[in-house]
Amino acid sequence: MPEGHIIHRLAAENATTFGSRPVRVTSPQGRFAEGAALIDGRTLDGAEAHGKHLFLGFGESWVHIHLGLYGGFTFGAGQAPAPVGQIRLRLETEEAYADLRAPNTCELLTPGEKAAVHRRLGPDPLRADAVPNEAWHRIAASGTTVGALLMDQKVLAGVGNVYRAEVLFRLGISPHRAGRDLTRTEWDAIWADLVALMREGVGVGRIDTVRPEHTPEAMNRPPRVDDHGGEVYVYRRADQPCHVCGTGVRTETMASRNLFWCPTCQQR
DNA sequence: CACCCATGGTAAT
DNA sequence: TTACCCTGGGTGG
Repeated sequence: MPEGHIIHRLAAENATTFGSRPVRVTSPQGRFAEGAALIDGRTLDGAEAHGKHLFLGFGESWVHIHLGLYGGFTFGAGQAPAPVGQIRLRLETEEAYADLRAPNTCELLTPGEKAAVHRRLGPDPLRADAVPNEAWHRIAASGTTVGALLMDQKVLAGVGNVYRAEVLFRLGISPHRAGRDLTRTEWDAIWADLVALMREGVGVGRIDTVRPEHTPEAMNRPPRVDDHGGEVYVYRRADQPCHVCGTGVRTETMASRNLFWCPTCQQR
């Protein structure tokens, strides 16, 4: 259940585990059998992420993976055990293996088809080649709410429901503001904060957004109880008191997902 | 143990 | 707008 930071971690882990050596590629479940057979035994020579999309390069062939809501990778050391359950894709060497389960997408693409995927994605705060102005131009021209725009992968790639809620809270911006009403300064702050938050997310493997002065220790309050992420301000905290002002956190559906915000702290 | 819901996205209606 | 993909943790009976 990933946002972009997890996909970038997976790209790095696949490169480290399987890069520059021949890889046995199979589809124990069978739904990727045809694609797996075409690259089985070839060398993994590239792994990259763009937003929530993962690409594994075997020569001119790219495995394009999107985990969706349920998908996940499991890595293991040593010889791979007999497949259990539905494994769409298995990568293995003598030393390690990885199993992909329940992805939204697992397909083989040509370089041209891969380029088409990149073209329909907006700039990714985690990619060095990101051009944030491309997102700004869309946002500044849009009457859609900023809460919906941040979730639109054509506008910005890699941000999901947690980062959307948390970055808007951190900047005190109401999710109901229209994109065209954002100032350039506000947008620059959103982008900069996403870059910082998501880079940290890649490093620690979870989403922590609470500033040091608002940590449970600093605020003398209990930490969040569920493990859906790290320590956050508003995500999945409906009706609970805002960590900063105490107002009840509000929730509503926006862009088909549950949005969370503090009506007191986010009035701009 | 049944049921609900979820850090996502597409295709059908 | 709804169905679906098809996993897994949390919750309630």
